[in-house]
Amino acid sequence: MTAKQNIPLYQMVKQHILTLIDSKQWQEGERLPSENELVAELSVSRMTVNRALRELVAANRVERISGVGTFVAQAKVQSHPLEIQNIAEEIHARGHQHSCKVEAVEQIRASAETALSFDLAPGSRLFYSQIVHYESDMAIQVEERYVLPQFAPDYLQVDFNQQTSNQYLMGLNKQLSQVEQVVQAAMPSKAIAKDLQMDANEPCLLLLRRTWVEQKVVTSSKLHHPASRYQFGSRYQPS
Amino acid sequence: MTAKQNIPLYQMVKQHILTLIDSKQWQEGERLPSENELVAELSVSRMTVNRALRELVAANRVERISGVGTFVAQAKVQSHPLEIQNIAEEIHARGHQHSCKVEAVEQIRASAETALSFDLAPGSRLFYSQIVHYESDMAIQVEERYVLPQFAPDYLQVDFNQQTSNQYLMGLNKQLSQVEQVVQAAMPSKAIAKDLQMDANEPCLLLLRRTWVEQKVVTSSKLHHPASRYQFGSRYQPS
DNA sequence: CAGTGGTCTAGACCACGTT
DNA sequence: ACGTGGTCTAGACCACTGG
Repeated sequence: MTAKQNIPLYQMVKQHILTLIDSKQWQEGERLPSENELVAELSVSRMTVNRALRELVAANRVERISGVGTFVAQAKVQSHPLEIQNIAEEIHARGHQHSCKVEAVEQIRASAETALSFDLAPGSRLFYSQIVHYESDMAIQVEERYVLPQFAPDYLQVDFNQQTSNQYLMGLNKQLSQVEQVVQAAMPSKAIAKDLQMDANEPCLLLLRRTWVEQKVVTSSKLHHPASRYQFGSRYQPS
Repeated sequence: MTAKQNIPLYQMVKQHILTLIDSKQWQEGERLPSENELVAELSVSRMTVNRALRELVAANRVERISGVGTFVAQAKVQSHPLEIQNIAEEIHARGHQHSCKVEAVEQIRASAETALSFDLAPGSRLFYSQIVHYESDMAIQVEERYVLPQFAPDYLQVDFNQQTSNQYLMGLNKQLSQVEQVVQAAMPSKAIAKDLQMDANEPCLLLLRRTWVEQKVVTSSKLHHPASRYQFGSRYQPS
């Protein structure tokens, strides 16, 4: 475990273990090496191995039993209900036509609120896009997205009529360390209400999503949906 | 920080900090003492303080900026729809007091809409309960629930001040075959707005949940939350 | 520059389950 | 008795921020 960049050691330990699990070299339910064995094998301290394993427990990839050992967790029971991929696919899956209108793609300076969500200083440079999505000519989502420039340097040159911003960002194939999703209800601003052709007194359903690489927030988006035309749903079989 | 039971030190550090946040002695956005200050103050090692603070970040209670400091996070009640079993536990987990007011527990005849959601004939007999839940005296949820009588014959006799309706229904230990959850935004009716002490023009965040046994819908609930005091959220590590 | 958080180490003691 | 994970310490070096 000596190949070092700026990546923390415990991250590398996690990656190492995940690689072995994902490649099936360590099967479901199988016992992992003990902390002390990993210490010897990877030449790191036990605290570092311990942290890596604790985070893998939190991520539901391994289970630990005190006095017994560490085991590969059962594969995903249920995918996250709010695992919204990209709006275009979703619309096509319903057999409808997707189209969109790009209202802005530009470099901006972070407002106080935006800066806070990125843990950056106000005034920092960010990329910003605002796109309205239509399902068979009915406005269904306004997508506001902020992107850290070093995460996607060519963001401003992308043609978002060819692919959605989400598709483009996923295509970069960077390893996200964390995803946060929040669902809220709120009254729309006048501009949003107009974009979505909403009735007066109709609320919005909001999905706020942030993604991290390492310790840094790399994207932050706010998806506005008209309450009368959109909802989040899931249906599944409980275990 | 010497009062020890079998409780880990980092847990006590977390509790200590949460107590000060919840009692408003440390306000939202306010800066916490640095790690070194906490080390001196609580007589524990820095690794222990660090672990406590890292877990508070994961729990969304504080935010940290490297080179700057640690700050009390904005408080917004938040939960993950899939994980919610009962509202009382959720509130207790946040260290707050749960109370409720039972507004109705009765047998009713299904309206056209309710009948549809159960796939029954309009006018069928169903049990119905309406309960307002409070988090530290702040109204946070109106729970409307319809129950198929043969699923829970004694539903009308349960004391919902003793246990949540959800707790009671789970306690029946029937094997659910399916669960459906839908999230919507909507303006509240006047009655709901009054129960939740909501401002005019404030929308509701709705969670609709239906459960099945075999091929039959056995419960259908509608949970109303004030948009300004409640949101659904999740933060996780993608693997 | 001094202060902050982020990480890492090499020890240590403990409670627990298995042998 | 032994190995396991769970916790804790007292140091240390680093990158970053602020004045």
